[in-house]
Amino acid sequence: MAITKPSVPKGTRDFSPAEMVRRNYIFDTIKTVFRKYGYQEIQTPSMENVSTLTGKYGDEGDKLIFKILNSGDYWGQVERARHKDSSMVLDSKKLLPVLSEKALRYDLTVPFARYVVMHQNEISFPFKRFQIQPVWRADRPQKGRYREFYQCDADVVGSDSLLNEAEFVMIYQEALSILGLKDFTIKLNNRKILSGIAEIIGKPELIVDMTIAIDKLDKIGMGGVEKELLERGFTSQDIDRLRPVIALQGTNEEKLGNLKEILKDSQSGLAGVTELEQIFSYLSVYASQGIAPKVEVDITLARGLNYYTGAIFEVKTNEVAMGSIGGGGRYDDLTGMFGLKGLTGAGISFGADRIYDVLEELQLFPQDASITTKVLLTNFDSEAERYALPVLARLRAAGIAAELYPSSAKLKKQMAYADGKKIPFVVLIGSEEMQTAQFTLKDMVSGEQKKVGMDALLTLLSA
RNA sequence: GUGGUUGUAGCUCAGUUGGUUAGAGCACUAGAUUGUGGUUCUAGGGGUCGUCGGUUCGAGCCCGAUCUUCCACCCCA
Repeated sequence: MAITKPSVPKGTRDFSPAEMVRRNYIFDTIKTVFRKYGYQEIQTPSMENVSTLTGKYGDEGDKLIFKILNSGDYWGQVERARHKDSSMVLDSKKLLPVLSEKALRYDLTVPFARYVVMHQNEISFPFKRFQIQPVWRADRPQKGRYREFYQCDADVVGSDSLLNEAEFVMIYQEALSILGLKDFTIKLNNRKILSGIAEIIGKPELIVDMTIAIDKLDKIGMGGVEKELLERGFTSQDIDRLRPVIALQGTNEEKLGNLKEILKDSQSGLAGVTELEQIFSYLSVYASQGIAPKVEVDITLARGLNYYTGAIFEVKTNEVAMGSIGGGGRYDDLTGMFGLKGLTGAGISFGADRIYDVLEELQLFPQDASITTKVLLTNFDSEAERYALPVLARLRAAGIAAELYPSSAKLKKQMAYADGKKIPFVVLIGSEEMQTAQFTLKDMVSGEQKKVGMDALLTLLSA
């Protein structure tokens, strides 16, 4: 076999030990918070049937799904399909179901919906689940955007209470604070407010175009938004009515008050405002317990998939230029597409890879997170090796991460190994130590060493 | 998918208008030091210059394609 230059596919990465320590720190933190709020973990397969995924993310989304080529004689399958229907046109769209019946999951929400429908008889509702797994998108990579990345999702199905939304805010607040982020904003909007706005300007059918345009306010400014609105079928009269709504300023109370006025003729718009008020009302009770999440009503927030029907969340860090580090919302009928009607759901997602990049840039990873092995036992010769083995076992039994150097290499090499792996302690075991049953314990940071017995060794290393 | 950008040692990068045998720092290995790492000194290994093709007497350098990197757009975590 020819030697090939090693490489990984575009947009994918290896995670080396130091990175995994940090990644797990993020995952563990998020998991702990999820569990604390009553969410249970599940996993679903990396691949789903193509039919499960297609049509759930819009046309753009469908293009970004990684399809898996069928095994075996896939071309023969094409030939047979054409034999059956000689009028079959060989274009990509027709060929796809013949060539590929599996695809890599694109997000965690749709597989979760499939899971809920398949397991509905085992699940007691409301069902709160979290899921931390990679997802794949055939997007073009750029800053903070990968083709394989991890999502950390928490969703609840079967409960329409806005308490869930309030708890999502708290989960964001708590997890990101523990991770050391100081300045981030949890943005909140409601799909019903957006449709209310589209209603009052008389273009309810253009709600998607409207939201896509105003979502870009941050980036392209009011002028850019107006230009895009014109391109998307709005008149300048429409824009005149829209402008004050988009430009709403002030506190959340003021914004909601203004929206109530603006949306007074839209039933759904008012419902959206009421929902947000209810969420804030729940949050104010939490806040009285000392945790005050920074939440901001932002009606330009239109993020997200077509299936959001109520609240919409997005989290942005203000400390680093980075896209959103989390998002979510409520979807009233997610499982409907799999035949289970009337089940409402709501969920949020943390973008772990982006959070990693943010923590890295802000140097917020804990220093000791890189320590893996706590102590290395040196290996002088076969006699010392045998002597060290029970010591090793006792250290490990005491819960101390310990290793014995696996061969009697030069001490210099063993020390260099400990140094390279940032092992903070080395225990030297030579003839003298074996005779006196006193180990030489070296602190690799200070360089000091002292003689200690087994019990003292355990005590010192347990600290 | 559109536009731009990048690729030379394990890593970060030099490399003149195209001209002999492609360099540096760091890292790595060995020795100085037979019971001591992180500092120092000495020596050493390591490159099909992303890949394929073209122009040329001659290509790391010029041209084309392709892959990759990063950036913007679309969209999104």
